[in-house]
Amino acid sequence: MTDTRTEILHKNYEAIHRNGFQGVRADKVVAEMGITKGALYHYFPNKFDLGYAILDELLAPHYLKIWESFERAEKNFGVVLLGVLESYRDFAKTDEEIKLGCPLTNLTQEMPPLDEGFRKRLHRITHQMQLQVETGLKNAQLAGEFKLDFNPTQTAFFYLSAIEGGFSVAKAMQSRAAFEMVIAQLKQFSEGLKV
Amino acid sequence: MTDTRTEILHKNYEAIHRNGFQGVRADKVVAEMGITKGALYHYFPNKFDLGYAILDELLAPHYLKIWESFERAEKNFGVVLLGVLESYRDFAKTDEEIKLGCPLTNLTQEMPPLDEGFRKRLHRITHQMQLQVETGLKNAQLAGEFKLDFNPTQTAFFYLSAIEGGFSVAKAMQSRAAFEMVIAQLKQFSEGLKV
DNA sequence: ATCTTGACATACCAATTAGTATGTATACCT
DNA sequence: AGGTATACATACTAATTGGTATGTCAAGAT
Repeated sequence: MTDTRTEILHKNYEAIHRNGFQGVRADKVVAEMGITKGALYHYFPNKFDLGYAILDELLAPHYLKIWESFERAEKNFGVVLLGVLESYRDFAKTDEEIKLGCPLTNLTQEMPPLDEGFRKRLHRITHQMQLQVETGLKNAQLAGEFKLDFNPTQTAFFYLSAIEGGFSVAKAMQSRAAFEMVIAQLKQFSEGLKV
Repeated sequence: MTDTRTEILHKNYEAIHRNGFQGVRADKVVAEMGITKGALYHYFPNKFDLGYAILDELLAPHYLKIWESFERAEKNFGVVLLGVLESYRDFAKTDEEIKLGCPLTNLTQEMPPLDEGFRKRLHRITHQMQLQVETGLKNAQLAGEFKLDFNPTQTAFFYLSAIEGGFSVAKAMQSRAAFEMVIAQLKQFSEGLKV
């Protein structure tokens, strides 16, 4: 049995993923957990700080781990890149997950105009991911494994956009097939980067 | 001076774009408009039906118009396609617009898990756009202007994903430059489709 | 001239919601 | 043993919010 604070984080993360941050009702989440608001407000001063903790302790580590292997690879960049894309496929393996979309994208649409704390954190996570991809692409170029005729910065943005957009379109279409088409297309695109 | 109903639609559209559907406060919107809730509930039975009207009467026509020219083109598909992408660039010309993101993407993240009416409408709009792109690509292939070695369905999903994702990443980064990189990359990608 | 209908305004309500004030039990320290 | 900090539970509140019931006024129909 995990500790209460961690459980509060996870359950509220799920509620946010399902209803959006504005749609989360603290009362309902604690009721479902079988605890009370006393516990919630014991660990978190308010709803926004709870949201920040979810970003800092759950989402940021999760997303930054995804591209880590590509960024730190020393050879076989092509293989590692395809592996990362494959892991995105696995990430949304159930229909349920496709219908809920990407947690990071969801929050990115909802929160930045409403709250500075969310805005800064979502900016940082996205920026760091972009740097990870960019670094990986540059290393692959330096290693002579990828062509030099593309701009790694631009291409990094393109990867992230296509993937996030893939989640979004798949969510709109309620179709995992749509997401997989985008991943397949990105794999093909990736082949074109190789020397 | 436009009629009240139309004005209610537009003002609430802006409020949704800024705060999300769940974040819209009917009281505030009508107060800013200088009208009262009497007018609002005279024209719309409830908040959700107001949202549906915004989708049906404002968003759907707007988005379906974008790819219309590509779908209906009879020659110079490459030029028309680049024109569409260019129009997306123009669509988000101010920093303000970039920071608010794409209205369709925003709603696609927020509403489908919460409401069936939104889900159906967002599905239909996205599906129709995808068909438009797909049809345009097929026609370009039939006309002998685009290569035959790509799958139009898959590529259509890829276009929509990259564009929607571009809005999303640009919103996260609060940077129009990010969006323009994605558009630039898509233009380059489009060149590769030509025979 | 009166009657109806459409287009709103005013006043009000019931439910919800984030947050607080207070109580209490247990573990730990001295 | 007695004090203290931690980890919650209980009960309550103030504000908000979507929605309603009712009133009013002007324009067109009869």
